[in-house]
Amino acid sequence: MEYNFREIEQKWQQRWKERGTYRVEVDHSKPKFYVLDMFPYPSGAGLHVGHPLGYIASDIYARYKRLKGFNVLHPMGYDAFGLPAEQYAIQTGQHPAVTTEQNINRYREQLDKIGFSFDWNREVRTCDPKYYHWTQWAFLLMFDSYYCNTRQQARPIAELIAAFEANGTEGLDVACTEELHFTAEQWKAMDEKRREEVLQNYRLAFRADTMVNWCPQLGTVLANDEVKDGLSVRGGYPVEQKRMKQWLLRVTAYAQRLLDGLDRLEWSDSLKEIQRNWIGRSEGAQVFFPINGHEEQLEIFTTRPDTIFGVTFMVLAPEHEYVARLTTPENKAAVEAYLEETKKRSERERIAETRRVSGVFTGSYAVNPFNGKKIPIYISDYVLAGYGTGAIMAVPAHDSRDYAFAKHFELPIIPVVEGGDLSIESYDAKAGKLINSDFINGLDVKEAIQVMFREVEKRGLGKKKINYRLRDAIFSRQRYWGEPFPIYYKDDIAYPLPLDQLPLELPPIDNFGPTEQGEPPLARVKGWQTAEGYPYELSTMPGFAGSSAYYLRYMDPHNDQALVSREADEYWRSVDLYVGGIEHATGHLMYSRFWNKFLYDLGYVVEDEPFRKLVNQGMIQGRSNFVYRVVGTNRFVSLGLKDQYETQEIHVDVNIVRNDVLDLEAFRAWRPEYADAEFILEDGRYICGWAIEKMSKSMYNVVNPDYIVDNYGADTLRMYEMFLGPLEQSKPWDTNGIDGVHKFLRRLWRLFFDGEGKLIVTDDQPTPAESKTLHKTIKKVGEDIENFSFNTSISAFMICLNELGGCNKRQVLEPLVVLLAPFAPHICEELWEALGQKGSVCDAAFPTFNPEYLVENSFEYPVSFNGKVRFKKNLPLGIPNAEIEAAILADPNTAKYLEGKTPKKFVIVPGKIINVVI
RNA sequence: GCGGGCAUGGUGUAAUUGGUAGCCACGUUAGAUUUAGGAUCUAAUGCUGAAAGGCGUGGGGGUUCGAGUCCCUUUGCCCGCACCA
Repeated sequence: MEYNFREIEQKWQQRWKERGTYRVEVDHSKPKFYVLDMFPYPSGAGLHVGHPLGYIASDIYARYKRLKGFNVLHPMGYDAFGLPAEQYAIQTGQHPAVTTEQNINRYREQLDKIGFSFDWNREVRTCDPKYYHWTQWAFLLMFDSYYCNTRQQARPIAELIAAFEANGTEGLDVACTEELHFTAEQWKAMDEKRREEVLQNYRLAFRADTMVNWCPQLGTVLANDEVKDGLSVRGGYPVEQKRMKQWLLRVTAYAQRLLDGLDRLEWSDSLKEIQRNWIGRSEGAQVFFPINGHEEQLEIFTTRPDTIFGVTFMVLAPEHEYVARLTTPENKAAVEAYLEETKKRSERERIAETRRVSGVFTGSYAVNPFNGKKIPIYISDYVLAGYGTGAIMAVPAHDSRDYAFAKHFELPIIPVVEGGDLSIESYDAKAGKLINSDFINGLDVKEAIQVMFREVEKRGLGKKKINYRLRDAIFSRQRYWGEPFPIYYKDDIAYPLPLDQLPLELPPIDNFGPTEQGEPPLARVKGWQTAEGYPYELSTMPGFAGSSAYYLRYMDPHNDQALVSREADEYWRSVDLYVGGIEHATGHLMYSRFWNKFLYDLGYVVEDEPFRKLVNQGMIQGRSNFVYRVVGTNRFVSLGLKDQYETQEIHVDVNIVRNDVLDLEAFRAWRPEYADAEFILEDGRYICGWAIEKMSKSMYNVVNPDYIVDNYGADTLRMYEMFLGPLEQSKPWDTNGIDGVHKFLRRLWRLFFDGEGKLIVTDDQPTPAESKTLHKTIKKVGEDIENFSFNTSISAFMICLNELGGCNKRQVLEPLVVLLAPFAPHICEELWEALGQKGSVCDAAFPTFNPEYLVENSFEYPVSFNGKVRFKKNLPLGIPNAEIEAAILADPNTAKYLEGKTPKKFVIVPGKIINVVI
């Protein structure tokens, strides 16, 4: 009887479900291990073969850990709020809840076919009110907290209010939108509205008037990580900058901790680097420049205070608050024209026109506080309102952008660091001796920076300051399909809903677009207000809200008293292994860390970081196939002969091509226009061309995992996806080649059963060679799984089978089945049962490796010799290298032989050298 | 521009981490078996050459007894950030 994967897989998936094989509970008698996949957004297109890659890897690891005796938490759920379902709803009128439900069911069906060890009892859906109850809860907690820089943690806002009442802002070091100063008396004199405005300056979830990424086509604002190259990540629509009142999360309060935390994480260097980059810490000085004829001073941030004697002009961002104030009457027209012009340029145009020099003079002058020189103040859009203070001191000699600006406006360029040729370009390097710089002349740049930090503070001109590129996260979306804010308004003051009224459920709606007045869809809902008639917030939370703490919810998914119970959290703690795509580097992975640290500060979770180890699986690209139509005909010419004709390359569905050979009948049936296609064949076959492209419908290169499961089985799919190459590497899917692993499973099957399906496993003792093969495989596979090198472990299985030949001895096959079970669970369950074992192979113990079986009679040892014999690695047999070295040199013949020669290898029998190979 | 990564047969890849380059598969070729095969088994398969041999890890240089691996340089590709002061 042949290996019938369809029957076997169905049978075991059914049994796993009935027996609850993958259910897991807190069990203090076992060590825990938490393996998590980034939960999917259930899109309408269903899964393609690339999606399960990470799930398969994590499943193998989870199953392996279970064999190793761990209590493994391995849950799955759905990130179910989001733009695509809502866009679809706007187009079709179908409620997103309905399409989302359909998509989830489809995903579940596809996932089930692959045989994952998920505990589905713990499934979460972000759009479920029982789930988003806790998203709203966390938001209210943030609303009710501020960040104390002194203690480096979030604290209840009540403590801040108490401090205001006692001393005003005196002596406070807290995270805020802008530095405020007031006394206790002033605080007490404020009315409720004014007080709330002040508190918004400190709350961790707060409302502010801010520059946002506005996407008109989507009708909503977007976070920075949702915008790429001036286009929305979802949909690819243009995004513009706009000032709007929005909810934000004060992520910047955590910038330093988010940065420091990275050092303790087992994440790839590249991913950590992306996060460091995104946080963008830079050390510099805040310096105040007096302005001629004005009370105010101009605050700037610079990382190069050493170049302050080279300042020849100042530049403000067009949005800077001083712009109007500093513009003199005679320059007013020019400035206004410039502001108008920059406002019109979209983000996208600005990126495209990078380095186009433009700007305008305000007519005002600042004074260099170090030498009293008068310096003109300009406005230019090369200075960004969002970074630093939105104003800079320009040093054209040592900054390329300032240099370009100075050249364009014919402003003076004063060198203050030796080196470079200023007639060609600015000298930006942080190296050289200072010149033209008064008391820092002769110092090295690095020294000079430190001296200036001290000098700026000593003279009261400013202070040393750390600046971050990280921005506070814009937290509202003018959309329907998201978590409603548990916020209502009275007198335009935002009030939190009492916790016992959570969840605030999303009301039904039938028109999903914005209103005629441009308000969010929730404005259409009559009665979207509290019992007392106060209106609720109209926007909803962004996609990352629901995904920021879902890993905590899996620990205790049915708890209606808390996000997670203390008991569950103390047992499961944090995710030991997180597998997912690198595309979440600056979004989800940043917000989750922030969210977790916040909950940690307030004592709701016990771990400071959510994801201890993280593995990024590579993307699976498509491998497209082409046919070549002879231009103007319905004849198709095979790849090798196409150069003899004038042809047109046409994508052909990869599912009707096998090993690049086209299935002619299937092709004729594919599309009506090809029904009477003719073919010019080579060697009786039609060979298709191919290319690596993104996997997408339009390229006809999408391979559905269902198709692979139906034709080869889930076990083959699982193994082949791993065999394709290193997990973290991007690689194309190529169904050619899947026969290799499928053949492996069939050969394995035939070791157990004869043609009639009779078990042919014997109880004979294995030979030393067979034992050696087995233990070599146990060692290799164990190490490879630990290193996430699944492709090489599959090679190891194949080598094992090749070496075993037809060995069908129980003592070899039994451990092998357990070893293979994480990769191919269905067939291994079947074989395990056939061997007469009770229970699931999932509950077996990972076979123990016995090094004795690997001992050989002789070894070849690579050495180096330069007067002394040196072994390049540790030798087997437990003999110390030094002992063997001594033995070699003690042998007079060998020692003589070695003189003037360089041996490559020694062939050694334990205890005795028998040969030296030159 | 700054930062990170990659480059090995016709293809995907492997290399005990500085020690016989190409494991394991796919594909290809030949043979066996079969009514048939998208089945099974056997053998060959980096390039070149009849062979002996020579050449070979993007290019150039270096360190080393020895380099796919380390260093310098260069080319090409991928990713992240980007007028970030």
